[in-house]
Amino acid sequence: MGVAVGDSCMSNLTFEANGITLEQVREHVWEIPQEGEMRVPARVLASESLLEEISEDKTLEQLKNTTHLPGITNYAICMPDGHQGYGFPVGGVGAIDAENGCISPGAVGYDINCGVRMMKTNLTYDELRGNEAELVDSLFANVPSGLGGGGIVEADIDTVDEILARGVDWALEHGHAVEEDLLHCEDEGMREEADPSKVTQKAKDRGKNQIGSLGSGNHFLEVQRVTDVFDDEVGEAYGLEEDQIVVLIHCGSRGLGHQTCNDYLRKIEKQHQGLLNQLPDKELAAAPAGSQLAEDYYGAMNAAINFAWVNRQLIMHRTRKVFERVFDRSWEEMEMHLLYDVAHNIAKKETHIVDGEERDLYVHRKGATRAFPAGHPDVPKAYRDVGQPVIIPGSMGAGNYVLRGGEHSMERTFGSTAHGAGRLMSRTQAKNEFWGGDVQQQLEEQDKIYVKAQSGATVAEEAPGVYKDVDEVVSVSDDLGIGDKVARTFPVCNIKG
DNA sequence: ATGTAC
Repeated sequence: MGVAVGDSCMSNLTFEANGITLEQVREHVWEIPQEGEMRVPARVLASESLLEEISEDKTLEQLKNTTHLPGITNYAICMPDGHQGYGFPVGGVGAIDAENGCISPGAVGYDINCGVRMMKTNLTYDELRGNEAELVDSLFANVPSGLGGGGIVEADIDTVDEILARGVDWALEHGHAVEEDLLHCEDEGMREEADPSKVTQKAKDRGKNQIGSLGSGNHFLEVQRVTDVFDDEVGEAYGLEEDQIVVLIHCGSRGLGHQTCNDYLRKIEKQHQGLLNQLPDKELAAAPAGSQLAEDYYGAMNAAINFAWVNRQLIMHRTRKVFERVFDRSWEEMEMHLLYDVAHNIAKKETHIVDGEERDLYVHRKGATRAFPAGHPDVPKAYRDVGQPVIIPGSMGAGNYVLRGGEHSMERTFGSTAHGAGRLMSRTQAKNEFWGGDVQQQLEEQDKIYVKAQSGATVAEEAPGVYKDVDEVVSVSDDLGIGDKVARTFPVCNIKG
């Protein structure tokens, strides 16, 4: 348990937990000063109560460890929703020199391009009321979910290769997308650096029958209603208004991404032991920039990114068909347009200004969202004047946020913000505290939220009570000017693995 | 997150 100590002067405030001391730099910014083998300081962006929660697992220790990675720039960052992960915290951002540094699979995460996309509709909550049960059943019946195989598309290895190389462009050619879907996705749904030949046969085999499937764990498809629009101008640019129905899809690259992460961790551990021995945790295994394995992993990771985008695209397009049947109207009539798709687990070569100089960095965002501000050339044209949409799922009982990239994101967080509410307890602990059936019943009776899942255990693991307060996470982002509040949504129907 | 374990 951490304890904040200090006098009334804010600049002297410190926070101590597990032998790690953080100094408050300003409100919501805490720093672990550089010492020993640390190459740079580390920063936690959090309110005091979120920092208390963050300090209860190994997050701070892991964050400190990441500052040992060669080429890490300015400081390692932990977002307000941070928690312990494999080697590198979930909610972590590490910007690492792409010429003299390294790339680390653990700093991307096992679920490569786990992310979310939001699709709009022109339906109102009043129009939907009474149809919740039919809608949730129909979504559950038509969108594959749960562990193991079974997707919207079954592919052979050649088709998997095409998906890995072309991303959503493949979906467009095969009738699972329309042109505008590409324009509203990060990188237009395709990473050109993808190299399918660097993805192992085993990973492709795992992926070929999972194309268009939610998976399990915290992945879900949720029908939501917009309850608040905080910024009218940006809300209008995004096409969001109160009482509107939207759909949020949260999933990743399934077994293919998981296998890819695993394959490269093992290869890197073997081939780059020298670097591994310099690091405080084997889970941070990294390939030196410029090495063959760094290039290979980058090509394979980008291919897995494309796979995840196709996955979300197929699920979204299938959702349009489900709405067509339930509401007896065409999806075009219901204006079911993609707002945006954001990646939560990714490393990308980006150019950032560091000490007045342009630098090429591998920006590792693991459980963190790109949040580019207005005017940035990588923000799609439709949103260039207001900033990139950032989509932050909370828990299935709390609601979700749409933010826009804030004007301080480039200088403070390498263009990043938080990605969700963040877990408060382990899955095992969650199952001891909650029973899936109770959670489901309570959500329906008290909040009119219709949940349908493959397994009651998953509902328990994802109970609203196992998550941090998403409102507080978002208020830290908003306060720091890295991601500004635009709208809030509340669940109506939720399907999950 | 994940053919819920190497």
